[in-house]
Amino acid sequence: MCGGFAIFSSINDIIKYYNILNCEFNFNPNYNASPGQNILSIKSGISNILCKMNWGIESSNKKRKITNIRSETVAKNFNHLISQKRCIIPANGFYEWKNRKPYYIKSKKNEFLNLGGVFTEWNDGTGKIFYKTAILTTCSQKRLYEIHNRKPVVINYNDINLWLDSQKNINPNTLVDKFPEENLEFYRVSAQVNKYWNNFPGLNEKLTDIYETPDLF
DNA sequence: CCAGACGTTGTT
DNA sequence: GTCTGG
DNA sequence: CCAGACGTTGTT
DNA sequence: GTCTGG
Repeated sequence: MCGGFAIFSSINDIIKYYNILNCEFNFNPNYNASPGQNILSIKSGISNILCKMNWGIESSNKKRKITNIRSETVAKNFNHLISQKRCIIPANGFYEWKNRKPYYIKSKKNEFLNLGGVFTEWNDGTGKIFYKTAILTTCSQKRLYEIHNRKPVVINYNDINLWLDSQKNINPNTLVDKFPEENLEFYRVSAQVNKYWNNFPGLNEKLTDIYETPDLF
């Protein structure tokens, strides 16, 4: 699954990489992006548009918000979203937990990870639009499976525009799960990431033996 | 019949 | 789509 | 995802 | 246990 990630590249790097025309808001590096927070997301428009979206889609039965949706069932359960409301959540890496021990998973080449998501939008009447988003998940392969059986969908760089183009009637399953796990590396990080208010450079750094004990608190 | 909802994850 | 509730 | 809370009553 | 908040 995906219950946390990091996005700390400069806004200029993000704009350049994702071909964003302009961005009118400030963005602080986030080493501990968690459900409920506003996160960066890209949707299609005249050009690609960078938005703030709140992580978690309201569920109709008023229980927990939906932070992840299985890519295997999204077409059945959220067809209106997967067919028209696809987005990309830029990440430098994401976290997975095994027995409440966090791991950081990133590109070996430090490429952006283009997390595949869907979103909802709501106009409050004053013209301001609020977005909510959920990250799609898929099966982990052999290596990542050792940590967790689910992982976020990562869209290949070359598929980004196709993924975002709601005019294109694509089968999303042809685009998900194409990013090879061989391009990823992962390692244990400090359990400080377990508390969402911990948010600082280094949170995603490899845990060495010296720092193993601090996990106890 | 129609209207409205429609998840996920984990389990030392 | 497909299921549930009314 | 994890951490932390976790009820009840009445009220124009 | 099960829910909420971040």
